[in-house]
Amino acid sequence: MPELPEVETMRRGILSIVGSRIEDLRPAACAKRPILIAPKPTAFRRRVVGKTIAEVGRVGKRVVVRLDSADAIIFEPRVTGLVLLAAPPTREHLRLRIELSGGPSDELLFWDRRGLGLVRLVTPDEFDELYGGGRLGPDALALTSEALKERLAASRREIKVALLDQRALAGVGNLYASEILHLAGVHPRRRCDRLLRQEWRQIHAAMLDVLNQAIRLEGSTLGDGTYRNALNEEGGYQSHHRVYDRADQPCPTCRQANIERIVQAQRSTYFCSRCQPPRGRSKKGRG
DNA sequence: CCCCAGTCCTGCGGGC
DNA sequence: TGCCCGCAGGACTGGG
Repeated sequence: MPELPEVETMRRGILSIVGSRIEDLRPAACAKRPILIAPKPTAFRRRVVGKTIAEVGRVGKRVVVRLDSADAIIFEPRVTGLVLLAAPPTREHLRLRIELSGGPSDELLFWDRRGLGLVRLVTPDEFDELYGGGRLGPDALALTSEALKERLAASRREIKVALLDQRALAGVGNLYASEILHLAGVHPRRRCDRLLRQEWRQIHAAMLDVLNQAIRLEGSTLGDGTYRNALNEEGGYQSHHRVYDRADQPCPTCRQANIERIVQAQRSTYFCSRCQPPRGRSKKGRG
């Protein structure tokens, strides 16, 4: 479930390819659904071979590899995709191999067990079409508390659901949304338009805490073991999870109530009803 | 505008 | 033991 911390870890893990030259690009034939969205493989290959990698960035939950031609290769891992410099977890789910020269690594790989991920090549204009014009909100790490409140406070949506809206802010996914709200001490069903200024501050501070700490520990590798960094190593944040996938276990903060699981917008939410009271003032999240 | 259900995909685990 | 079903999740689409 690559979210902001996992995708940022992938980005940092492949920074050494900056300056390398693309020698070849080979899509694997294994995909039931093609991973290369656009353009078609032949044109894709023609436009990248011989180009030099100028920059490795991130937009929301996607890794952006910019070329000296001004085109960019966008890797969108979605649920199980990985961007790798080392041998992937399995051979059969390797989707794309990009051969490199002139740097420390000979190849950049895209691996995806479930195959919901995407790789596309875009011009600067196409990039803007995809992510500009309000289609993607500001990065969660680059958002002030005031801006977060401004973007969501008019909404009647529940705060947990709103945090997942990539048009409001980019990078938070299902796992970290539960973690953030638990640290903030805010109930996931609280309506955005009823949150107090102080609660927005708590949510914002918790968001930065959780995301930055998760980046430091290179993301969360869950029980299925799918998520890996660029060297195919596990992340370390999963042992710091406070509520996610911990239903019926004692809350690590109060140690009195058990973690509850509810469903919001067809996604699991985990929370502690003692540390995250459903109405009125919530406690300052600490722990 | 907002919300929800359905879709894509595969692997795993629960239940019978 | 073995099979089937349901679930997991990011982004998008279509309908209310």
